[in-house]
Amino acid sequence: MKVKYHAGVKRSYGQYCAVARALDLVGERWTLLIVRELLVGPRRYTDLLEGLPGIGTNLLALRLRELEKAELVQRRTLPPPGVATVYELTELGEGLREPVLALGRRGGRFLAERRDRDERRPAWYVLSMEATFDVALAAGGDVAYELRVDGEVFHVEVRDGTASFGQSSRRVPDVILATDVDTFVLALSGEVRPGAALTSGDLELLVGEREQVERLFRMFAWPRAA
Amino acid sequence: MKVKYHAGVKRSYGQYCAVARALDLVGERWTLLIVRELLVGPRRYTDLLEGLPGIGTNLLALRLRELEKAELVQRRTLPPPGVATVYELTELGEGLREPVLALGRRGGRFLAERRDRDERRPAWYVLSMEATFDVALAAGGDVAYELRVDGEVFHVEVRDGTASFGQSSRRVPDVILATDVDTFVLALSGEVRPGAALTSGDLELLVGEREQVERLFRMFAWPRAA
DNA sequence: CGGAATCCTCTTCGATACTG
DNA sequence: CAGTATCGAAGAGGATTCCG
Repeated sequence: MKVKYHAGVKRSYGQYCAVARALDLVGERWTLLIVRELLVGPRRYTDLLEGLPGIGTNLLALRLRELEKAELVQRRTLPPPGVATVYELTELGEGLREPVLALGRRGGRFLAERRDRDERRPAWYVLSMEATFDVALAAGGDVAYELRVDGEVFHVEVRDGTASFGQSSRRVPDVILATDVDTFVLALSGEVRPGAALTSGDLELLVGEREQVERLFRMFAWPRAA
Repeated sequence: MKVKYHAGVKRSYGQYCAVARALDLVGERWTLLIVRELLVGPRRYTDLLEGLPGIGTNLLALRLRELEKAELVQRRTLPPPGVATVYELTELGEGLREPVLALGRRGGRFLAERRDRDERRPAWYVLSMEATFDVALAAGGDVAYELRVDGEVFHVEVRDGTASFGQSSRRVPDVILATDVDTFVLALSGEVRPGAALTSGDLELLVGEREQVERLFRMFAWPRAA
């Protein structure tokens, strides 16, 4: 006698193990990538669709419901003006930052293989900066950066040997940098030197010194494959 | 028209993002749990089946092939006596240790909810010890432990503020401890005090001092939920 | 236009049976 | 012991439609 799976009974590994339990919640297809998007900041439904090329709208809706039920994500209605519903991580969901960054640190080893069809989104590389931040190179600095990549704006503050990231910022930036996603990737991966990109115009320095830009890309450089 | 399962190009998220790339390789169902098993030590095919209750044998075989192709896992044929093929992590696969442990650290929050049907395996909790190791409590110590849990043997060496784990060891243990998986879990989670378990006989101290046992379970205690 | 629900097809999973 | 083969069930992907 087969028991029919009715909607709502979630599949589980059925193991009393912390790793398996975590994967029960976030191990399904797309789920950790949704979390990745939300680690950069709150997002509207259509922002998520945009940031997750290939996901079906039905699947996104389903995953968001599951994440809400697991209390990893909550939806919030922004007050007017600009009324909108956004999804954001709960405190519990924030706890996934370290695992996701750790996964990204390893995954970087596989980015050497470029594939032409691959999508790129500025936010992914801002998150990579968080993963590859090199504390040793940040010592003594105190700089607020504003990055404008393909029109999207991000703020990075390096201070007291720590880096903080966000899309809004109270602080007036010391450095404002504008570029496109291609140049951004090449500068982080070390394939293009920031100085050269500034000269060619691929990187535009609106506020600040060239030297601060070079320092930025040194602090957040992707580790070179061996 | 039916096509054998070679023809299918592997599904990919198609994103030039380190997290997505990592999930292309290890994001499918069961894959990270296979890695979890191998993080404790090399395993034979049937060991893996045993340690992954619920996996289908076809799926295990398929996943191992994928992991081999991705060069995260390799198979090795042990020399006689005891001829057998084992699977083990490559150096690249070893790189998944941090992400898996990080996931487990978070997943621990969800273990408060006990479910009766959940399987338990000693190795999972030895891996949890690696995830929850508290450096501050290990300072100054130099102790080699042998843990025998439901007949499986593990070695833990705490030295110079670091802990190393394995199933074989060159060093003669200072402490030998035997128990069953239930007691092991309860002692790690803090629900049973090691002293009480020693008294009741659930925990057997074959070599060493009671005080070393209490120290062990303090160093590797699961963080208490808030 | 944002935020989904529905329908349909295709792929993957899970369980069992079978083999060198 | 170490896997293949098979097949029904569940999940994913895509297009379309619906609602406020």
